[in-house]
Amino acid sequence: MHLVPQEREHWRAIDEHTVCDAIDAIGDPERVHAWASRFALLGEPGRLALLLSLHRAGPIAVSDLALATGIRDTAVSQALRLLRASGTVAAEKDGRIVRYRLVDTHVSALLDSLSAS
Amino acid sequence: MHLVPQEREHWRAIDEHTVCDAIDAIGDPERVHAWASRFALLGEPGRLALLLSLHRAGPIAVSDLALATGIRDTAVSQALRLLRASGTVAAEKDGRIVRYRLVDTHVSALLDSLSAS
DNA sequence: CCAACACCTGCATATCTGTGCAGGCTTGTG
DNA sequence: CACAAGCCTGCACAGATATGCAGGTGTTGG
Repeated sequence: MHLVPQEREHWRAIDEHTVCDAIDAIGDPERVHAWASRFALLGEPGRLALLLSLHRAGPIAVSDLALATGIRDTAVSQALRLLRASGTVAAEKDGRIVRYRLVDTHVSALLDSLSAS
Repeated sequence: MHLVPQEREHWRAIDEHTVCDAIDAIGDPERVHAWASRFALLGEPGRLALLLSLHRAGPIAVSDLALATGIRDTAVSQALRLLRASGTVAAEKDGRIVRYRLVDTHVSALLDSLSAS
């Protein structure tokens, strides 16, 4: 689609039409990167378990997450730090307890995909 | 209130009910691991671009994938090896050309989530 | 047969990332 | 006040991984 003449010379495509479709499918590289980051967060079993817990069990304390997942509390903290930095979860402090909740609607929707299977 | 044996002592949950919900949400650890693997495959910008291309541009040759994504052909091959090993894509040989296509329906469904945003 | 092409592989490397440990901070409790 | 609970951080280390390079296989065309 967005072909510049110059580039087309380097282009020795086997099926030019297919390549154009592929380029269209990729679209904005920034968007791809953003989604890749999201998927990467879900791409580790421990974090995925944490997110599933957060998704269903509403606001939940850090130590309870550690209990439910079997992950050590320091590892949970590290994971939550990532999720916080990426805007996936939010923290609410209540005394010495900190409860986390899921705030990224895209991630929430992805987690719903798991319920089916 | 009588004390329940040992187990309950390890269970120092802040909100026991929430913990049970969280455990239910996690469900089968194997299933979590399987999905985490899937998400991990989508969690790298290059592979995500490849998968988006495969998703929309049907069966497509390796060199065309390299063209569309801007990734060197050897890197594309390496990525496709992973995707092949995980059963995400399949290869069809046609002379000296090998065309790949997306075969994992779960991944396909996930990629549709990208079209919306 | 030879050369170009499409693709794959092994290896070495640099980078990333998850984890455990030790310790610190804040808040509630005796 | 002293202590414990809940949570967080920095650091060091091990494991995973993406990438480039060099070279290999198999196919097509002259």
